[in-house]
Amino acid sequence: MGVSLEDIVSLAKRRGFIFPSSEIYGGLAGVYDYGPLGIALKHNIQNLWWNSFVTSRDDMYPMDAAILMNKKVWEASGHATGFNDPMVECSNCHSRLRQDHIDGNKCPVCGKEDTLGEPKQFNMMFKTNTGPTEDKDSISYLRPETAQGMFVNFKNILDTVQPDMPFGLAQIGKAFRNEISPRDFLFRLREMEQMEIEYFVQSDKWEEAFEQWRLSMMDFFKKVGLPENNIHELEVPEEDRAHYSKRTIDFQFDFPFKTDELAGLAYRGDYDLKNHQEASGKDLQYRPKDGSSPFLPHVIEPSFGVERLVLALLISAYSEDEQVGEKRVFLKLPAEIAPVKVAVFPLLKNKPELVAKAKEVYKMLKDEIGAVMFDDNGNIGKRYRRQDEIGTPWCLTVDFDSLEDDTLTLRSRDTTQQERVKVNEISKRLS
RNA sequence: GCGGGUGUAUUUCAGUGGUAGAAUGUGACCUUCCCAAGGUCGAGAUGCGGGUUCGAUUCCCGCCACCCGCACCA
Repeated sequence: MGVSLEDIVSLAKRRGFIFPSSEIYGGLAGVYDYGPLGIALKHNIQNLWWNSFVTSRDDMYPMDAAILMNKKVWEASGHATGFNDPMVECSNCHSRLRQDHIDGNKCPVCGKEDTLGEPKQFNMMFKTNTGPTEDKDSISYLRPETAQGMFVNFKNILDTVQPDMPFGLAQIGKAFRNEISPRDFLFRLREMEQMEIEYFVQSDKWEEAFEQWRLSMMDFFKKVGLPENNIHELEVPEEDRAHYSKRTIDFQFDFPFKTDELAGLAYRGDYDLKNHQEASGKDLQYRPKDGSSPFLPHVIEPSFGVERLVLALLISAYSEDEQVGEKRVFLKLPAEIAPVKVAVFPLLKNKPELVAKAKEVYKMLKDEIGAVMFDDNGNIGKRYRRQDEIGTPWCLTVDFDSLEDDTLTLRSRDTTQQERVKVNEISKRLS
């Protein structure tokens, strides 16, 4: 029996991973806040991504574009129109349909005539106003994707870092979509974070680059701790692809509620650069250093949703152990992304010498590792269970022998097995 | 956004037209020589706003949030 979404939501709340936004006022649909453990988990995922795709490569350039941009960006990209579909609703069958999909006054779902209401504007982009006046000219949008921030900086990057082809831009940042109906916890959100790459290639090299990125993405899923057999590559058929894309792969994950997109890999051609070149009147061509003809690069776009990764990880890590006694719930997170790497306890709370020694070890590890927790609450079993539930891979217990021979008990989250380790060998043992 | 359901403590749940209880978690103290032991004391809730009523957590209305379907997902 797999884990239910409710188990995850409840654990996330109870242990301080994820809270509904502004919960004391009743929350806000499609928006969630990260608590101490949640933000640690999220940062660890982001750092792993950043290290995998940016710092460990020499063809990647990081950047961070602002959320607010000139609205012409969205006119050129097609979002201003594509995100603005007039919709009508049938008063008979309650279907809601795009007006441009309807022919005449007949409802295409139930077939009744004259049941369609007045068209209503649906805009997926959040609007705001820049400057003190609120009029048409002051409208700005919260970006619905981070990608455009990279395309509109393409010229700046060419001019300042003179990259060799092929090269990529990478960015982690918030994006906002005014979803009609946010659903399924962190799956469909109105405010979310994306990790995106725009990888620029010569037009005849796109297939090769696409394949390399496909493999790199699979590698990343593995590294971050998602089981391979819960991830499925879906070749998006032509009729479902954006018209400019010759190929798109959705990486789908088996969520408890449905199997759906976790990340995407799209070939965008030169659609974006071409649009921005035309709309801005600026020359966005790449000029090869060997003096050959300038050209507009084509783009491969690997795109990850941070919250979907967080959710997929919590689901994958959630484990139950039915051994002796009560069932044990633990999060089998890879040590690299677990919010707490190691917890330190005195075996007994009322023995000052044990507590002092445990605090000493805690301080030492805190300096070295950082993600360390000290706990002397209740009894040793409770502390193990508590750490299990937040995914801490290791616990260290100071007992009376520790005072004599400077060894500690190292206990594993996954096996509950224990071994003795010397204090000065702990950090070696944990890495 | 539509239809249906739900909303009581951190969580999981009881319950009542006369201002609420459990389990669990949690804080303090005691106890405890390795897997949620035990004891004492403590903090902690009726989503928000109206209405009906002498009195509403309970009934009605609106809003908000969540769940299930539908639609949407560039």
